[in-house]
Amino acid sequence: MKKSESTLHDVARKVGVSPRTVSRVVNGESGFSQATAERVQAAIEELGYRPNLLARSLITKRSNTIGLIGVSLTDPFFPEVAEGVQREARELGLTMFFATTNDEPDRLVAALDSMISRAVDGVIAFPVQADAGPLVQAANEGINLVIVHPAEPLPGINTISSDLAAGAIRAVDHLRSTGRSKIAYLGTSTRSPNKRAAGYLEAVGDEPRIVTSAPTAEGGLAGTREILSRWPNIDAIFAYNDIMALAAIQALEESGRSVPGDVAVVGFDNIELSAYVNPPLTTMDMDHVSLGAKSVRLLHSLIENPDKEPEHIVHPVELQVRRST
Amino acid sequence: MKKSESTLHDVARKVGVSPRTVSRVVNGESGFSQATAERVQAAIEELGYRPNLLARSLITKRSNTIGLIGVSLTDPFFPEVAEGVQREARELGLTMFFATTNDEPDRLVAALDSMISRAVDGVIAFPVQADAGPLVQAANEGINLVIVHPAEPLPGINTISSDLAAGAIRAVDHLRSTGRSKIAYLGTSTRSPNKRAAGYLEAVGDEPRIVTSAPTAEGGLAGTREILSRWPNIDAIFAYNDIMALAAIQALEESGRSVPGDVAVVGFDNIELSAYVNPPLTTMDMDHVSLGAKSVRLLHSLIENPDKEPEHIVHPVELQVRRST
DNA sequence: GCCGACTACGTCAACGTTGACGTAGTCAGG
DNA sequence: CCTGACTACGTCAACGTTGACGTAGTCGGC
Repeated sequence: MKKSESTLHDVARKVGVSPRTVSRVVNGESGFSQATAERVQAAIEELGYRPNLLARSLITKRSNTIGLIGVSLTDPFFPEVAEGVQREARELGLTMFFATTNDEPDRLVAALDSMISRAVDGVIAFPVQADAGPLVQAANEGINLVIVHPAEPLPGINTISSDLAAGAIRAVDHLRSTGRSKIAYLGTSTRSPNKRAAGYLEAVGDEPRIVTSAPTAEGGLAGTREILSRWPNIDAIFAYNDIMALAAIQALEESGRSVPGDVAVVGFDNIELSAYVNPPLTTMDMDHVSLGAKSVRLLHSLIENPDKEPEHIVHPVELQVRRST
Repeated sequence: MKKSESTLHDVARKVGVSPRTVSRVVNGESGFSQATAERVQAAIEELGYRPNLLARSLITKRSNTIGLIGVSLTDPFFPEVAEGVQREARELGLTMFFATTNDEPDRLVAALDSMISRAVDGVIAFPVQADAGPLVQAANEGINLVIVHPAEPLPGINTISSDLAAGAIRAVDHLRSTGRSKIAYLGTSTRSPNKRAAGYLEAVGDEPRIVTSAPTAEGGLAGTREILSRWPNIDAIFAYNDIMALAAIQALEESGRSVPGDVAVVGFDNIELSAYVNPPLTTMDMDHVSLGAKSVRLLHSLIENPDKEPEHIVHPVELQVRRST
């Protein structure tokens, strides 16, 4: 029962003009009378005509499409970034392709290939652990690319990074200002330079107390237990992310310590639920939604002006004080 | 420095064959010798040729593209569904368009139009509160469509629904089996028939205790306070979703009640964090990732066989017992 | 009453593919 | 040695648009 798709030709035939004239009306160009415009519009309504954007893109070399590549939507903060990307893309009239890689290099390459072959105007990527090589190569071949949170500096590529070191310093300073002095860092080991750890080290000054483990809830539980066995009298934990911080609170209470009575906890990310757990978590807010929106605006400016010099935007991180400190 | 995209013609010229032969090699058709295939492959590598999928789709009428339309990625469980959709789509060789609507009818229509104009092979939608009218109309025009969690039954449309009533009954039975008898339902008011409430009513038998409020953390706090003021001696709360359940725990502890000591709490959704809050939340697991995967498989079967009778798949809901009960 | 500018169209080719169909050459079988 | 089947290609048109360019008609000014 499929209504066969109608084309410019069908509309043109119905109205009695050439397809080119219908095209002009559809695209709001000039060169037609008010009267024909109205007849064309009526025919469009009646036939349920929709422009075929594939055909249009084939000739205009613009698809008004962008691609977003991330690791996984089961990560706690990527959905917020993606939502920001989606909202801003919509504002700019861009439709979005989406792919996740699970940090597998093959999937990154496949996703990128698929999007390029579909003539995206640009790509936003979060490669995280995976090798950014294919992305850099694509950018060198002329693909408009923005990398969010690159693992290492990429001078020739447009990037957006959150100011993690400043955030870590702010977090430690906050713990200090509430009278804590024995502050541990519940971190995670990465190949790349860890800016949170660097900020912690800079701010904590005296002897550092660092434990690393996986950036997951399980990792947070294990890491916290290790912290407690090595330094039983700490009075604060600064965690790599909110998930680990929430796990830390759980481990602390299991060990008979109260939060924030005995030990204060600060997270990093400000995922939505951090406001509603017990106690609500003090954390560093990265405003992921606007981070996503900002990356689309950067990509858009790149699309409009491809020869622009690469930018390296730093996105601020703000302290969100709640009851865990 | 953009390497100009090379086409079948470029490869063909380089090898000294016709574009049609290159096309045959690229698509793994028959009708070429091993020797030419190798020369073509070499030329493809050297030129960095990528097929232009827009041109291909324009003539084959297949884009190997699907669209996913949801409300918002800041909803707690939609990201998991989207991840499931993405993973299964990848397995089936489908690339995904993505859009969110924030429950605004205009945005639903715009997203759908954009995808159809880009020749998607099919669409998966979560309209939630918004009017499903435009979706139904698209389906009637021949767009392959799967609606996940439709607000009301749609006989002519392919749908996947979670078995919410059975889940609610299971939740109440579980509370009963742990010795609770005064069980309140912290619900939310919807225009559409609420299957969770229906299940609760069926299972609870005696006098129901129902309060409705917004399906958010704020709503959960307010609703729980109302429950406590109306029935101070309840011993269990069954919540509409995990967010409300977590808020309920918070409100209960603020009121001096312990969970699960004084009041047991059961949620609905099993969002990831429910396992890591304190106490970990007993909840109904909908396995959103596989729900998403299942919807892609249904859509795919529809694409392969568009004249198939509509299916109405019911996705099971399972009890996940943790420490809040 | 001729020129130039302007309006409102139309024509044609091209974007990069693939479907339909044609064909030269080879090879086995009778 | 002719026929028919098969292999390995090539040719042409079409998918639905838009860019480039052409043109008939109108109208104002001198």
